[in-house]
Amino acid sequence: MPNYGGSLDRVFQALADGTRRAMVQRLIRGPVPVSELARPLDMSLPAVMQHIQVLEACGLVRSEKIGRVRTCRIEPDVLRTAEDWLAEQRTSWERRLDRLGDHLLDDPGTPEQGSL
Amino acid sequence: MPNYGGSLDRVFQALADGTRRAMVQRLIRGPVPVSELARPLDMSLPAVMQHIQVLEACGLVRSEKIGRVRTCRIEPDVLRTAEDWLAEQRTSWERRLDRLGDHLLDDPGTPEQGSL
DNA sequence: TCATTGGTTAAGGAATCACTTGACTATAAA
DNA sequence: TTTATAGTCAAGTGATTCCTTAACCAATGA
Repeated sequence: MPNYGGSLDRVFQALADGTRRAMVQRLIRGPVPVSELARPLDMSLPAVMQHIQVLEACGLVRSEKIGRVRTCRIEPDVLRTAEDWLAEQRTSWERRLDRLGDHLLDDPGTPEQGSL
Repeated sequence: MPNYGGSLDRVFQALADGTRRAMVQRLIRGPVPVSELARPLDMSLPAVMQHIQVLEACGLVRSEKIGRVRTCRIEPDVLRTAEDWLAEQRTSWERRLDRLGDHLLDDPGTPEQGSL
C-alpha cells in the first residue's frame, strides 16, 4: 500500500478548482504555452500564473521557459496518485460488501459492525 | 461523458484535507457514530462536526440521528465520481500517447502538436 | 430527579485562497 | 531602435477554511 505522504492534500486541493481542472484537461491534450492556457479564461495573467504555480507545486504540471514563452506540460504520475487513493477506497468498500454478503449467507442474524 | 457539474469542486475540496480523508477511510470500513469518528482525532468535537458537514455537503457522507447518537455512513457513488474524472483524464492521456506513437511510426519528422 | 453522555449552535480568529492592479523585465518583431 | 508580446513580481482585498471556546439541548443511566 502506497504512502501518499502529505502530497494528497495538495493534489486534491489543486483539483478542487474548476479553472485548474480545465487547465489539466487542456494539458492532457498536449503541452501548451501560458498565454494559450490563459486565452479561454476570464481572468488576469497573474491569476493564471498563480494557478499554474499551484499545479506545479503539487507536481501535477511542469513548465519550461524558452525564449519568452513558458510551455507547460502535464505530469500524469501525480494524477495517478490521486486516482490510486480513490481506487483503494473503492476496492476496500467493495471487499467489505462482499464479506458482508458472505457473512449474511453464512450466519444470518448477526448485524453489520464497523470492525467488519 | 459525464457532466460532473460544479460538484467536483466540493468533492475534491473535501478530500483535500487529511482529517476528512481519514474519516472517509474509517467510514469505508462501516458506519460509525460521530463520537467514534472523533476519538482518534486531536481536535474539538465542533471541529469534527464541521468536517462531517463538509463531507455531507458534497454527498460523500450521509448521517442519521437515532436517540442521541448520530451515525455516519459513506456514499460510495460520489467517491466514484471523483475517480471517474481522474480516470477520464488518464485515458485521454494514454490515447494521446498512442496516437503520438502511431503518428511517429507513420510519418517521422512531424513534431507533436497540442491539437493532437 | 439529577448528572452524564452525545451532539449542536454561535461567535470569533488566524491563515490561506483567488483574484486584482500597477510596475517591471526580457525577448522578438517592425 | 522602437514597439509589441509574454511573462513576472509585489502588494493588497474580500471570501473561505480550519480551528477554537462557551453556552446550550436532549437522551440516557444511576
